[in-house]
Amino acid sequence: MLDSYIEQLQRVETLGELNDQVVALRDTLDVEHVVYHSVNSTGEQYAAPTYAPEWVQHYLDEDYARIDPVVQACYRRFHPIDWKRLDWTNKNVRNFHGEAIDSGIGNQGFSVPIRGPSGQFALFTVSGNASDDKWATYTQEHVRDLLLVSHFVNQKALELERGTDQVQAVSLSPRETDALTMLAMGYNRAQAADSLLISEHTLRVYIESARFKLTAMNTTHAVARALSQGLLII
Amino acid sequence: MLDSYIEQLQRVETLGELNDQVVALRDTLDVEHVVYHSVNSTGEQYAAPTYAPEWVQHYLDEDYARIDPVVQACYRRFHPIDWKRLDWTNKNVRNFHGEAIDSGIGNQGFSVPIRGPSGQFALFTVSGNASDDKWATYTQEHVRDLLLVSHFVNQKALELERGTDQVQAVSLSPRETDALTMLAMGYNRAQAADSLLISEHTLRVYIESARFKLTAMNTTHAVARALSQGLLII
DNA sequence: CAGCCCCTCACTATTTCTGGGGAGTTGAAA
DNA sequence: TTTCAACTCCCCAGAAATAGTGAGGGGCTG
Repeated sequence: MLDSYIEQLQRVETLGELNDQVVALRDTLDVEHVVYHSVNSTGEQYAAPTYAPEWVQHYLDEDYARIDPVVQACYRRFHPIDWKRLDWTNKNVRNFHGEAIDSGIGNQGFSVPIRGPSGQFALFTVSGNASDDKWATYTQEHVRDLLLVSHFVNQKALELERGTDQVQAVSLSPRETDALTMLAMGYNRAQAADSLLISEHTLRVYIESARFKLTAMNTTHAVARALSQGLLII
Repeated sequence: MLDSYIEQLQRVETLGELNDQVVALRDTLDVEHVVYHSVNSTGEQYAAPTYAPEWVQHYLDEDYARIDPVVQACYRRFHPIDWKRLDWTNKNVRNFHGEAIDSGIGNQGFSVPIRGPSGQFALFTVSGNASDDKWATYTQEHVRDLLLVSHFVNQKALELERGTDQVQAVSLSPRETDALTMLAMGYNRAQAADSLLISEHTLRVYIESARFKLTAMNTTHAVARALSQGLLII
């Protein structure tokens, strides 16, 4: 069943079709909502066709990704997580949670973090209404299916978005990488130059050219971009 | 078969056991070599128990990850890749390839990129000797198995390495997060303060306190730490 | 209700970074 | 063989960040 779904997914050619496929997943996976949510650096992309449009808009307007415990937790985790295991005690979060429930997203949820090249980050979520026991059983039985589906949905989304699942990453030269790495480790220019056994002037040239390549406005920005594109190993 | 393997994997409690399980995979997956290769932030971690130890050492000594087309391609891709589809024409690469073949890694290979929190990056590879046709059939039939196995092996590795698959982070206040986020987006202090509708003085206080919490030596360092702890979503 | 953290604002001297220049060598690719 | 990218070094003036210390109000929590 899931196999044939994935076959079908592979043949999708537009974002609209992908949306339809995500809707179709609702039946395949036997849940109430299926959401693909790419928290991208360039721009947010949502495929939450089964949520109320008002809720999605409200979520975006309020920039709820910043407080949503699901997003926060998935950002720090490798493995999928059940919403029950998150901390909803904070006041803002409780408020958010209340609104979410009111919008009919369901009392149970399960989210899969997905990461791609250049710091791409997305969530694949299923949610619905069920007892804790039933939900626990369901998730336990379907983790692998959800992992696979999330992978292929994300791959398709990437493919449709940029024509391929491969990114043309900015390539920094070894020395540029070294320079930014030192700065990311907290060294100032003098210390960094010392560590790399070059003059501070030279170091500056690397920082400048890295900044240029990364179209960064300043050093901090350059380091941030390099980090979030996975260019630095610190 | 794979299901029971994954069950077994979940019970692994030491890196040695994990190594054994990776070896066991060779039979489960019916290939010659199985490699888990984490290009980690803190340090490289290898589980290549079926490769010749000399080759592994040589690879590390020569820092071959820098030119290995498999690593490079996986770094830019989301989906697994067959080694055949890579570009081996570069002079250094051809040399590297020759050495690899001589070390008995096999003429065919298939690698799965895996990404985790904080820029963690790993490869899960199977390789062996087969005709192009057979290998193509094999990989096509086993992509999903390989995806799942790579996920669970990596999860286990993360768990064993740091006790959990979750990055535990210091908690920044909302305003501190805002401040660092603005800086990470390339704004200077004046612009950031403007955006947040506070005085530059106030902004500085946030940056300072965030710097203290993150035990960072300067702003760039603070932003870097916050980013790599998944505190900022930009 | 006291303690703690968060939010907001202020001053000053010193250090560091930025953004313009320019120039020579090496090694690899076209 | 030329071309190009990477690596190395240098100057300077103006802009920005840092370290130090300060204060007052708001809100949650034990």
